[in-house]
Amino acid sequence: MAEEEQESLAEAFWSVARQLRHLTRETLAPWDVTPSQSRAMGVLHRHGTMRLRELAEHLRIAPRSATEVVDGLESRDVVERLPDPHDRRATLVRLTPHGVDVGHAIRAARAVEAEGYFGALDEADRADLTRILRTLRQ
Amino acid sequence: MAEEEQESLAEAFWSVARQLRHLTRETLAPWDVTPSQSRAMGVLHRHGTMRLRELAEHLRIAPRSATEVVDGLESRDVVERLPDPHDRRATLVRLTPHGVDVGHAIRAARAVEAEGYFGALDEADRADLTRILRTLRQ
DNA sequence: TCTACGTGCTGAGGTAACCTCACAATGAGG
DNA sequence: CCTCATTGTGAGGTTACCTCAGCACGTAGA
Repeated sequence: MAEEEQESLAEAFWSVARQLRHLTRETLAPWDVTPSQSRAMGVLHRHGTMRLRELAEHLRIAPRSATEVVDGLESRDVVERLPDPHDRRATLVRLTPHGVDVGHAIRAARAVEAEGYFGALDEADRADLTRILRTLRQ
Repeated sequence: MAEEEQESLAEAFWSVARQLRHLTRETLAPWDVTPSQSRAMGVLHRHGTMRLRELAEHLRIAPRSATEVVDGLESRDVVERLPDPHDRRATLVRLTPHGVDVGHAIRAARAVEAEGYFGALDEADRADLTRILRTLRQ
């Protein structure tokens, strides 16, 4: 593989990631939620109430960082902490009813956003991209 | 397009970008250069000496942010600022001889890194990914 | 030629999203 | 019961951005 090719592959990746980040930030602005908070909400939506540590694993970030994300969401009344009945060290994180609503609204908005952004691709390319990204992620 | 699909497309993107960032940081560690500094070096390598503002445009960041990147590179003797002979407001940024050497070494290391990371993909997938990312970037 | 306006860079100050390290509270195994 | 592992978080740091204000300088028009 040529050196130049690699450079631009990684480069292109950054470029797209940056655009996506800006776009997402804009889309989320009405709810005063940051992209990483939104990611956490998505995990909680898809997998349900879980320990802070589990959330960190899903997000692939350090547990300490998950604490911060949850702090932010809790201050917006989107999630709540509750003690784990089986382990007094642990804290469960759960979407509040309000958080569930906000989550729905956000997912709808992000679908529109994504439609606009990934709309530049045809079906086949989208499928390829999804598959390739999953391969890379492992 | 299904809502879920979008979610995972953007999600997968973040995930891969994060991995790539960690990998890059590690690869660059021996030279004490950050990923964004390395990006700037790449632009200077490919396009030659240019104004700070142009560099910012290539990197798609605010001019003020480019100042910071250049500060970092200058303190490592990798680039140097010189006055633009045609416009006394402007500053040109140029790779130093040492910077050129470091650039070569970094590109070699990143080629190995990329080989390892993108090696999970076959030729066709790599080509598709490159093309798709370029489409998205515009 | 003087004025008005635009451009190029940078100081000041801020934010998001991470990180490590240390520690207290708690659980689990021998 | 004693040791060791685990959970969450305070403290403090880093990277990579941003905006806003301001000075130095260029430019086009009266």
